[in-house]
Amino acid sequence: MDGLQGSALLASLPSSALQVLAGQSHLRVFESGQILCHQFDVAHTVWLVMDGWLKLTRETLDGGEAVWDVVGEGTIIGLETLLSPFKYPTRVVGVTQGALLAMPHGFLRSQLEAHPAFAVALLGHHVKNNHNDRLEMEHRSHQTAPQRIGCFLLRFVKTPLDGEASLELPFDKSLLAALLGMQPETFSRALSRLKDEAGLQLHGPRIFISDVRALQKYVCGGCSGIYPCHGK
Amino acid sequence: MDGLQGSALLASLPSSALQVLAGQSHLRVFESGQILCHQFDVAHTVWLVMDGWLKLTRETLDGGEAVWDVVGEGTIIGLETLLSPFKYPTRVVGVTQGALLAMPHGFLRSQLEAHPAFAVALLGHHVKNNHNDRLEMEHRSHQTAPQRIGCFLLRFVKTPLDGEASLELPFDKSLLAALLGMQPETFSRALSRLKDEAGLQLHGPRIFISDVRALQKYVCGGCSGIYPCHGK
DNA sequence: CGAGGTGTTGAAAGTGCTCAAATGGCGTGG
DNA sequence: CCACGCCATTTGAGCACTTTCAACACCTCG
Repeated sequence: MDGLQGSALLASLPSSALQVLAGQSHLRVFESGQILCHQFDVAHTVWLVMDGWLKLTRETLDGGEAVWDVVGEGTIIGLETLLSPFKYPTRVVGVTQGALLAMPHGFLRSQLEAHPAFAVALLGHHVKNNHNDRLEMEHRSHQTAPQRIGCFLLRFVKTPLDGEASLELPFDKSLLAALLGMQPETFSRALSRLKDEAGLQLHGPRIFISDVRALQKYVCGGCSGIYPCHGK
Repeated sequence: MDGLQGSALLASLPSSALQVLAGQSHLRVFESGQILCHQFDVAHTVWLVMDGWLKLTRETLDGGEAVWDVVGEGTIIGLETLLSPFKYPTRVVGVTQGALLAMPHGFLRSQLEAHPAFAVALLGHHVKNNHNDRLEMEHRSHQTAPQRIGCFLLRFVKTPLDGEASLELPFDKSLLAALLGMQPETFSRALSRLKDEAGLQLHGPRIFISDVRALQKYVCGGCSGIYPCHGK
């Protein structure tokens, strides 16, 4: 029940429904590298990430792997499986160890019909996702690699307008590179260019931003979003 | 009323509601180049495109224009404005002349709460959009320019599995280039490379594909979608 | 200490972009 | 009917960025 309340989406359900949902859900622990489901698997649960990170990937015809997303605590995975064709669109793989709450499909689907507010909340969630995807697409064509990395970093800064900030990358740089649509080598070079040109300090996965505004200025020049442009 | 029935989304409304909706809607004609709304305008209607083409664009901070989408007959514009913050996320501009049906905001919003099936239909629509956006994003990093153009052409072929097909680009090549995230010059060169390598014949905006399967093979190698990968 | 995974660096090639100029279609006005 | 100008498109040349392939450094773990 504790975790359920934290989710803005589930908050649109009446608390009686939340109670039932909590009773029918169960915790599932996952390890780094563990495959939680395959692309096209029929879903029987929807997952709320409680801890750790997971990657959502697709296999390409030539055997490669395309990273569609990397998600962490608070994210709900598999909402689209509530609707036809009820299948996971991606493989889901742990990239750290962690835990998620498996919520039963059937109950959520019944709530979708029963409570318009729930459906509307989900709709709003997907509308926002759509918007962010479009923004991301714009970024891919208008931003350079260092800018894309900087944009990602800015989304991790908690107190956006402060002069300085520090953060720690929660997963591998090579995975991050794939998420941002670039090669690991490009990522490495772009990050060090960002260091030189926007005043960053790098210590492995730990990054210190000495001037958030300067970074923002470096990053957001050709972008149509309002900083911080990816609202959550 | 005629146009309303054609839309799968609106079909989820009971016919009584459709009747009311039809009564409250009105036709609006637009010209090429005409600006129908600005980014961040508060919306009072949602539009169903009856005829012609429109582009959805965002202004970038440096004064440039980012094309988010180009849409034609049957597309509904501004669904996201049914939810907070009730504003168009893009400017909407005619790229041909045409007409659209302006449907009142208030009524649609009331239906959203009244008919779960309507909300669920919208949800499904956005889920599909999300999926297509992800696919498009994957394309941007895994496909070359000629492949991206080929992929776009394949989506225009009506009878996908035939040996040959012909089609006509419904709007400017330079706009198409922007939609696909490339420069007009790159588009031009990429298209002529596609001509050479995948057996196309070009006559201005008219394109003849002599072997759809060959084109498909040329295009879809590194992609994770199932052809035709952008389901509508 | 050695092995494997992760990240960095170097050099060369590929791809798309920028700037600039040429081509071609089309409508207007002579 | 032809000349002109406008616009979209194409073509050319050089450049910037990203990728690729390869080698190396670093760290952790056995």
